[in-house]
Order: sequence, then structure tokens, then C-alpha cells
Amino acid sequence: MPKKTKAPRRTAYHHGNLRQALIDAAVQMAEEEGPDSVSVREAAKRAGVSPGAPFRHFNNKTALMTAVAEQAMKHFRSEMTIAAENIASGNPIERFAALGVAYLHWAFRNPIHFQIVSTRKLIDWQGSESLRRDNEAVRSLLEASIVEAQERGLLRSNNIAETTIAARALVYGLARMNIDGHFSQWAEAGQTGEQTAQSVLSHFVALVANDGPKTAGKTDLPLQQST
Amino acid sequence: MPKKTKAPRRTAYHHGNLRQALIDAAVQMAEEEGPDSVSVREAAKRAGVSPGAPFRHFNNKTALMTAVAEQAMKHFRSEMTIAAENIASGNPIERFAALGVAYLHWAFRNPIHFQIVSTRKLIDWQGSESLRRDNEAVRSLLEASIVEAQERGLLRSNNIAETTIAARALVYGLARMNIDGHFSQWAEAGQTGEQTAQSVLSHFVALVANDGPKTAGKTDLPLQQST
DNA sequence: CTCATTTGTAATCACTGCTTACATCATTTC
DNA sequence: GAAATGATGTAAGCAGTGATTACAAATGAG
Repeated sequence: MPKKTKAPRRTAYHHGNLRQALIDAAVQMAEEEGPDSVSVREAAKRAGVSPGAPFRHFNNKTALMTAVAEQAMKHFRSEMTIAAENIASGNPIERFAALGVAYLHWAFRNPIHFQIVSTRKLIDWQGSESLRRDNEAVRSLLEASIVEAQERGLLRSNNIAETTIAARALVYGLARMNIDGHFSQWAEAGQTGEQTAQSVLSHFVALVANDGPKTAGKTDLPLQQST
Repeated sequence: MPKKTKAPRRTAYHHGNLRQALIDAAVQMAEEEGPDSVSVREAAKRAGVSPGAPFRHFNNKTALMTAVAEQAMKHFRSEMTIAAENIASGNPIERFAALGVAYLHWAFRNPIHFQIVSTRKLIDWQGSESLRRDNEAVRSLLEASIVEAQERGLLRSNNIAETTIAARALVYGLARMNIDGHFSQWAEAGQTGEQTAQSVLSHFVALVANDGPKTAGKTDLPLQQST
């Protein structure tokens, strides 16, 4: 007779780990058919449980998707933090650039997760302290690099706020254009969407940096775009 | 006895102008509850017609939303064209900036329409020649201004493709951040979302323009941002 | 006037989020 | 160790959704 383990055993009636199983099923469904196609009933079916069972763990569909978003945001914050720490003591412009690279890397490798987190329609953003905390952590990483760069006279502009928003809007725009399908034609040009986005980011960093004019954009690749 | 008019009369059985009435109802619903909450049944109800009637005019819900998007895109193209023509012979950098202003102006004044057109999830983008044609017209307006600016030596960078994508991603990002609710806190700083976005755009234009370093960002407003 | 076409209705299906009443299991308490 | 208690599941059912089908009414051309 095995002794009782801390990890709940699966019995005929009780699932034992339904909450996480539902989150996993939701992620799987989102990656198969898109975040909007996630259904609580289907998640329950995939977890081998009745249609009403999920509501013991999540008050509604939004709560389930919020849990998915919280997991995603933790990973995102983790990757951004690592990227910043790798250049913690170095050139703040390089740290600024590295944060952008990490942002795009995560967004392009996890488009579904990025969509869930950025499009706050399916989740309860205001109601999740976890989401807001992780988001604020990422925001302050970016801002710190820009402030430090400005203090060292490495920026062309002294307007930190506008520089910060411009940087954020740029990577946000690139990531969303990818999600919304505006990058599909670029793949034909021999580049992946992320490669294109990374080039544009590096172009932007060069524009922002105060290392004299005519330094940005050494090459002119035949890229196209849409909407 | 009134003679038969070309404009269809409303009889007890036939609606007479159901197609446009359904589009109008869909727009109204989208502005009330968001584009995802548009339902064909509710549109039919608002048009005073049975639930199956809309399918005589639109094969499915996507077709209805595509018709909404086509109307929106026509207006968007029209405003962008007017903005470009107002500065047709002037400084291409100014035309470039004016296009950005017009883009943001439309996107912030018509967030629902922008969402429907940019998020191509609800519409059949590939299937609509009208949408692709209007989009291409807007794209070429932007590209023309950048190419001309580069030819006159008004750009810091010679990489036209990356400059074009960066510009598009910036305004796209600003517009989407507004839609996704990332601008709500900025209103408290005494600025509307559009005012903030326009400032960031003008900041970006200054960075792109080849008029020497340290010209961008004369002021430093206490702005904040999120994700 | 006749009749084919267009455009509407009525009924129905499968699926969704969500609620309620009830059943079962796990754990705590005496 | 048995009983009470709370957590977690089931079963049934509601209203709303997109979509299809068979049928009915109005329109307009010959």
C-alpha cells in the first residue's frame, strides 16, 4: 500500500489537478485555433471532466484566460529580466537594444501568448495584481535603460517619456502586425518575420542613439509591408 | 396610386434595403459592445427581420464584417489621400509627418473601425480585392513620401525599407495600444491618447529627419505607459 | 396574366457560457 | 475510527450563437 503523497492522486471521481489541466488545455486550444476559439466546455472535455466542473476553479471564461495570461506574463518578465541582467553594467544603449531584442524574440516565438496578454479583451487585466506587477517590472527595465542612457548623454533627444513610448509602440506594433497577419508576405523575401522586425528595431536604436547622423541603416534589403 | 420609384419601397414582407441596414446595425453593435460582440441574429433583429434573412445577403458572419471593413477602409484611404494632397508639392518630410498625423487621427477617432480593419480575424482580407486595393493605395502614399525624402537627402538613414516599416509599426503600435486599453492612464496626465500619440510621432519624425542631432524632443512631459 | 427569381420566414441543429441541484470524495474533528 | 464538513465533481437545463433547410411571399420580365 503506497503512502499518501503530497501530489493529489487521481481517483475515479476527483481529477486531482484540474486547475492546471484546464489551463494547459486552454493553451493548447489557443495555439490550435486562436485565443478566441478557446471554450470552457472543450477544455473540460480535454481534461476528461464534465462541462460544469471548470467553474469550481474559474468563475468564468475570463478567469481561465487570465490564468493563462498570468503564466505567460511570468515567462515574459523572466526573459526580459535575464536580457537586462546580461548587460546590467554595460552600455545602457546596448541594454536598451537587448531589451528590444528579447521583447521581439518572445513575441514572435509566442504569438498566441503575446496576443492574450496584449489584447486585454479576453482577460481581467485590472483584476489581476500579478499581471500588473509583472508588466510594471518590464516597463521599469526599459525606462531605466533609457534614463541611464540620457544621463550619460547617449541619446539624441532629452525627452525620456516620448522616447520610451516610441520604443514601446515600435516593438508593440511589430509584434501585433505579426499577430494580425501583416507579415505573411515578408517571409517570401527570404527573411522570417522576426528577422525583419529585429532589423527595424536595430534601425530605430541607431536613430535614437547620439552617435552622429548617417549611421543608421547600412543595408537596404528589398522588404515589403502592408497595412 | 403612386408610381413605382427606383428606391425600393418597404412592404410588409420585403425589407427593401436589408443589406445596408445589416451593415449599419453591425457598425452600431460594434461601437456599443465591441466588434466581437456583433451577432448576425441581433443585426437581423435590429433590422426587423427574421434570423435567417441576413444569409441571403451575406454567406456568413465574416462576409458581413468584411463589408463593414470595406466601408471603413474607403474612408481611411480617403482621409489619407487628402492629407497627402494638401502637401503634394511641399517638403516630403512634412508630407510624411502629415500622413502620420492623419493615420493617428483616423485611428483614434474610429477605434472600432481601425480594430476591425487591422485585426483581420473577423474579416476575409485575402478574399476582398477592395480591402487590398485601398490598403495598397495607403501604403504607396507613405512609401512615396519616404522615397522622395531620401532622394532629396532629407533622411538620416538610406534604408528606405526599414524606415517605412518602422514608421508603419510605430503608428500601428500607438493605435493598437489605444484600442487594447494601454492608454487609459495617460488621459489622467492632462493629455488625450491622441495628443500623446501625436507627440510621439513628431518625436519620431524628428529622429528620422536629417536636420542634425539634438533637435528632437524640446519638452519632457510627465507621461507614463504600460505593456 | 404567368411564372421564374429574389427575398423573406419557420423550424431546427450543434455549440457556447453559465447556473442550479445533487452526488461523491477528502479531510478534519471529536 | 466514525461522523461532520467542505471541496470537487456530475447531470440537467437555460438562453444565445452561427448556420442550414424547406417553405412562403413579393417582384418583375415575358
